[in-house]
Amino acid sequence: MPKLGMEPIRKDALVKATIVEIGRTGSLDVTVSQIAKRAGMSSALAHHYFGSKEDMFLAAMRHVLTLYGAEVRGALAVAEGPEGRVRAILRASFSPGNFRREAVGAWMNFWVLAQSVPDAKRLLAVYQRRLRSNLTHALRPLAGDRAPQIAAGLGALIDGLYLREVLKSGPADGAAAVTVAVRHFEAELARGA
Amino acid sequence: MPKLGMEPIRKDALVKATIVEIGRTGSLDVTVSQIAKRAGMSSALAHHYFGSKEDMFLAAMRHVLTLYGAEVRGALAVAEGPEGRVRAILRASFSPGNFRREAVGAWMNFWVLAQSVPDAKRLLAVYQRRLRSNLTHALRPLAGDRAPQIAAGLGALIDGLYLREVLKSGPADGAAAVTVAVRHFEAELARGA
DNA sequence: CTTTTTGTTGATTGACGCGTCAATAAACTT
DNA sequence: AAGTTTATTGACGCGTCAATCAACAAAAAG
Repeated sequence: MPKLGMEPIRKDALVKATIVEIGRTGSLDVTVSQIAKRAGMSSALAHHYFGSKEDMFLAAMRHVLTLYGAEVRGALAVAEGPEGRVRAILRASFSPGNFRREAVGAWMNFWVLAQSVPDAKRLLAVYQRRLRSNLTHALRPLAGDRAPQIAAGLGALIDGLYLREVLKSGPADGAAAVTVAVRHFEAELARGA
Repeated sequence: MPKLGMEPIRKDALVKATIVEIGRTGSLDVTVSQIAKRAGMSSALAHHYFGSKEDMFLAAMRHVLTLYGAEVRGALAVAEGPEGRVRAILRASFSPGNFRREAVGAWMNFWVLAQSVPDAKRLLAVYQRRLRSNLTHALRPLAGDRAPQIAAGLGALIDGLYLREVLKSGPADGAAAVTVAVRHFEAELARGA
């Protein structure tokens, strides 16, 4: 009983299932069948909508990066003052929407994927550029010429905190991560003043 | 013409070949045959010395973590004063011995492995504890009660800088990474004083 | 009412990789 | 000299998985 207009629904379900499965197993060694099953369809249908497994991975990457970007943009929109903008970026980075076990696990695996798949590398590079740009702009009025270097440190720190989250057990603690990042930010600020 | 006492030589060659292959392909999807070939032997022999592929991975992990630990210990031995000790840890972390493309690529893949292999997770946890402990002790005379928190930040920053290295192209630039890390350290110090 | 488009799956294929085994041979032991 | 231990490999079984295909069903188009 084929209902029409299934394509977007199916694709969306597959993308989400891909993230869940990668996050759940903590590895890219997930079979198309596993993903398709979780998305409630046959593996053949998954291949019908996405040409290949790699395409599914890339679509899943775009999804998490899009979510992240949206969250940051939303937080920036309501932030007040330069310092508020930096804090907004940090809070958005560790918000429950992004900083969930499955998403973090998937994100790290995408980073690995970037080593062998140029398109994946490109996607991550875009994310990284945007983050650095956002941070640098927000920091400029506070730190002047040192903004780019502070932004580089903060960006690396954010990624490092993500990385370390996967070794922990229990639910993700975004608040603790924000605290560490804000500490660093304040320390750099205090020195500049 | 079997020469006796081959075991340690073969095992060592396999461990190194494992790291090279993982670093080269940027993924854990390396076949035992690839590793064995690079180590100059048949895949059957690799299975003879290591029971399984997973054992090879774990041995390779122990190797990089041992190298790292040795480098840090050596640097600490000749460091002078608390501040010198912190700087020594940072410099050792990004020394050419550890901070090479292949080693960094392998290291990140081991992090992924830790998600699904408890033994791998245990190894990384040990590394992390030791790093934190080293940093905290060195920081204690400089920052007092805030030492643990600063150590947490520095540790995450180090991992983040490793992570970001894999997206770059060209040879690894340890000096730049050290600069960023030392910046962070000095900023925290300056605030405390 | 036929044709085309869209949705869907079970079955199949072709490739690939881990781990095992039997066989060979040199070196030590007694 | 006979027996044991260590080193070494080619061949291969067994399982797994990505991707394809043939076939069927229902809606839309003509």
